[in-house]
Amino acid sequence: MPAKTILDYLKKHGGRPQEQIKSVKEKEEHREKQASREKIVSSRRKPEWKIKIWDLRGNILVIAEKPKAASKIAYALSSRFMRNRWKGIPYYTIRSNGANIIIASAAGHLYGLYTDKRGYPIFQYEWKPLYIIDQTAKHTKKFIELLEKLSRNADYYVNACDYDIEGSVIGYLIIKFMGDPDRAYRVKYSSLTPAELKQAFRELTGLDYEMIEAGLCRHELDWIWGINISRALMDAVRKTSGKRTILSAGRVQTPTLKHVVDHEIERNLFIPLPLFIPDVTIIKNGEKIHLEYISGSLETRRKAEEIIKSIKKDGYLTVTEYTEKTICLNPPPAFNLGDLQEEAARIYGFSPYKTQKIAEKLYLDALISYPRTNSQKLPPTLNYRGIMEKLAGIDRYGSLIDRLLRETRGILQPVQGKKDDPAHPAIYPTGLKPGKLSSDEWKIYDLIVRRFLAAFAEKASLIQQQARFMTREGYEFRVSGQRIGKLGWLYYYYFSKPKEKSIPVFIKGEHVPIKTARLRRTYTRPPERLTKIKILRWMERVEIGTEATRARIIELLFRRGYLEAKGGKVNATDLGLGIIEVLTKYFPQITSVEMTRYFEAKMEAIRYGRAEREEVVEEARQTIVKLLQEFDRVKDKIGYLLSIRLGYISPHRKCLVCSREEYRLGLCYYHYMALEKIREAYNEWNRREETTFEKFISSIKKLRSTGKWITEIVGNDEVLAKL
DNA sequence: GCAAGGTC
Repeated sequence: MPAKTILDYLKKHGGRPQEQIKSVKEKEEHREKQASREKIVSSRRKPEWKIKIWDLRGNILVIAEKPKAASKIAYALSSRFMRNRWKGIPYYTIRSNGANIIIASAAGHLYGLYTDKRGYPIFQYEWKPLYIIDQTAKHTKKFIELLEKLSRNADYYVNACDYDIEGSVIGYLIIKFMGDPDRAYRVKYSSLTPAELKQAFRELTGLDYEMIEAGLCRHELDWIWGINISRALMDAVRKTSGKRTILSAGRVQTPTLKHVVDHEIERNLFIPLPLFIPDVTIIKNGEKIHLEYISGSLETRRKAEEIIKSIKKDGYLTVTEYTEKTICLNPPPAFNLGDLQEEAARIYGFSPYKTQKIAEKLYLDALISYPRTNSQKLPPTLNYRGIMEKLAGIDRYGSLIDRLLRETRGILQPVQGKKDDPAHPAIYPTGLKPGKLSSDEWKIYDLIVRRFLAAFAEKASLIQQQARFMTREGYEFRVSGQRIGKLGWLYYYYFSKPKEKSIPVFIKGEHVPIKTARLRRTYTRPPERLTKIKILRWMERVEIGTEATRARIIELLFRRGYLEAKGGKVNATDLGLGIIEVLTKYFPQITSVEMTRYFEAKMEAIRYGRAEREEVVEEARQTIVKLLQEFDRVKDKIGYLLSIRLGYISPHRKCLVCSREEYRLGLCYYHYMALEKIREAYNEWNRREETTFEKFISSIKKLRSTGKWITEIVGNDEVLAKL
């Protein structure tokens, strides 16, 4: 029989062709197979139905999401597995009476959405191997080839990818293109520990079509929104300027860009307002001590002057309270990726992307557990003592671990954080001795080890002192200090050690002489400048993107020229501002984090049978078509604006202050807004401290915290005359 | 070439 016919037959019926089944035993097995196939079909309606992998006969192909997972599954299922390699890619085989279990893996997504059509609107796409679509995904070719080879002889397939929506899609597409979904099962596990895996493989179900459909839908929605809007933007620029430039928009990147742009606008339009602080120093034990006014600062000069006068009249302050209290500092939980990225940025100034890259390398070297996790919890099944003993073999940690084992008396119970992750635990060191690491790699590894150790250590304590003072007229002041009581976990993770500063002991009722009492003028502060890690933390907070993609998407915004960095601080560029102007007007949906919420709601509806993928995609298609029609009507205008921001053309009428196009009064949109802001701010400034307009202008001109666009306006006499 | 999502 020619191979193709056999393949067709297998696809249709499963198992091997009838004539090849000879022995009675084999015939029985064949019947069993047929029976379990019936069960799969019925399992689509009855998801509670379960089968053990050990009840299957013939060749069973188990597909993991990544090589590491495949290895763990092999270990968990049998102590007598065989490790094989094909073109360098490992796979495992287990023989057990009548069954041949083959465990192989994908490497994340092996397929992606693709179209060969140009232009927009575009809604024709299909799944294609990633190595064909994407030059940087060449490594996926070998994985596909091996899975293809193994699929040919498979009687059954088990999708053993991570138990989440993407895992369901990854496994499904492999089985769909290489095997047969009707002879496929799903295994569901939430950690890769042997005990859990063993149990999970005794509870196979049919394919989880609801999850698969939800996942496919997410891919399609992201594709049609992202590709269509990106193409529309690029086309507008090309039509106006003749230049081909890569522009893009997407469900995650665009709200992230908007967040930075909003922040940029707020900072650039910031006008500092005066604040008045009664600045008081006292003398105690010959030491000069600076006191803080209880409510920080005052808005008006008059009130502040009144307080100063009252203090000076008294000449002393009365101590109303002196307290010393011990604050308990709990150890921090082991890292999830975001926490690691934050600490690496705080301590070493690493970008989130750099930290992630290093963590991924450490993971591939088997030095740490899976880093793309949101979990702050360590699994109770982990052999903590074993890991510690191995870590003790690394020079720099030997004495640290001796101390920890002594302090804990060998009782190793880590603190657990609140955040969890369905597929992976918090990041921990495996204990394997590092080979040659670069100094940056050591820094990340060291953070992970120390944070892991700290999770087992004792609480630390902080002794906080506070003294409160009052004038005769009832104005209150205070001063505080702190020192470390017990070092506890801070010994292991010393990066969190608080600054120590002591104050003398005061006695209630005591009169303390005033050394100086002056009025100090300060100004309100602009919002802090953004950094990459702050952007990433914001993405986490509003729940867009994933552990694997957030840092990457931030870097993408830089590559597109939407953002730029100076000394670690992030700014939106003119192009970034322009993209957000255009998208807010013509595709407002994609600029909001609500789009992710909407996708999630639709995906949930699909998972619970309340919606179908096709109708959800169709609805999005209609929305996008309509928006694109609107866009096309003003395409020239948009192309004009973006081409100016890209520096491809100069505007017909330029802003008096910058190179952007005029909006009103000879100013661009942003400088016009600055003009309006200056008008408003003068009224408030005058309320706080009576002043002339000229004085106000010369003050904000000198202040460094004054926003860029404001400074540009007040620095331009011609424009200033308009006020 | 364009998204977001996996992982090498």
